[in-house]
Amino acid sequence: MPELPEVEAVKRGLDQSIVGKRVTAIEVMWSKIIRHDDIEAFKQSLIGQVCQRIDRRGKFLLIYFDTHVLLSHLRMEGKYFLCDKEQPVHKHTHVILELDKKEELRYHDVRKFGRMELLEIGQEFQHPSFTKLGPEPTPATFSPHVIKEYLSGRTTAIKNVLLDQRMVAGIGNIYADEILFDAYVHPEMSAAEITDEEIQQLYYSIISIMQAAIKAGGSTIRSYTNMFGEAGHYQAYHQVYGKDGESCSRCGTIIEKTKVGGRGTHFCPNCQRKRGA
DNA sequence: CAAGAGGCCTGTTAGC
DNA sequence: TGCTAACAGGCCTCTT
Repeated sequence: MPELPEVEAVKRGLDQSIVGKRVTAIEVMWSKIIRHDDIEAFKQSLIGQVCQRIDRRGKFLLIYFDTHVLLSHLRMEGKYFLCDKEQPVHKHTHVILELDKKEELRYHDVRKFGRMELLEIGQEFQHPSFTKLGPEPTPATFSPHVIKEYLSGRTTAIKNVLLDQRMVAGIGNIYADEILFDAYVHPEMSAAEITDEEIQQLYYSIISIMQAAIKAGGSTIRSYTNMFGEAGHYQAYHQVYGKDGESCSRCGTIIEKTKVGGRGTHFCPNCQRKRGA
């Protein structure tokens, strides 16, 4: 399930494989992937344009063409593949961009959750997806102060805060669990209870885990691979996600699984305690 | 405004 | 074995 590190790996794959190439035709097999009512108008706006560069913001990909930018969110299982035209089309391929009449960029998405939207360049950061998006989890853009401000007045579980893209962009369910374990914070702790020391630790854990995961090419759980069919490697470093029933690497206690905000949540009941427990 | 629930999807797994 | 139900979950929309 692509979170920021996996989307960054996809971005790098697109950098290498489609920049400089011209869209010569478009095929849309599942129209709900495209967030426009008029699919024909979408196609006509994009056909003929050359890909100039790829960017990423949070979990969004921004694929820049001459006059427009294609905003792409992979959600759970979206993937891009570059193929020769002759290769058979997989049943879960929903959008095809033909490139220079010989190759195809194919968007593949088993669960059809992913979305694409075409915007005029310059409009992208006025888009509702971006106006409320929090900073990237890097030292240049993010700080403990951002966390402190965001926690103020909130009572929801700290895990829900990490998943809230308005505070910081790019964290999904896997990395939220890994960050909370790294920071010794219980996922159900109320935002209002978090101390300044815990804010510092959460900040450090967010930065370091996201950077380490990017460096490892993301995590491969079930199905994620990058454009070249390569798996990420960060799952080898997972301490709690998918480890329920196994021993904690720090203290040996059995990792538990529960639900927080409707999402599967893994934690060490000894290392991550609720206050007073 | 905050926060929770429902919907979108289908392959995999659990349970009878 | 073969069926159904639960589960996986990011984001948007609606409701409270």
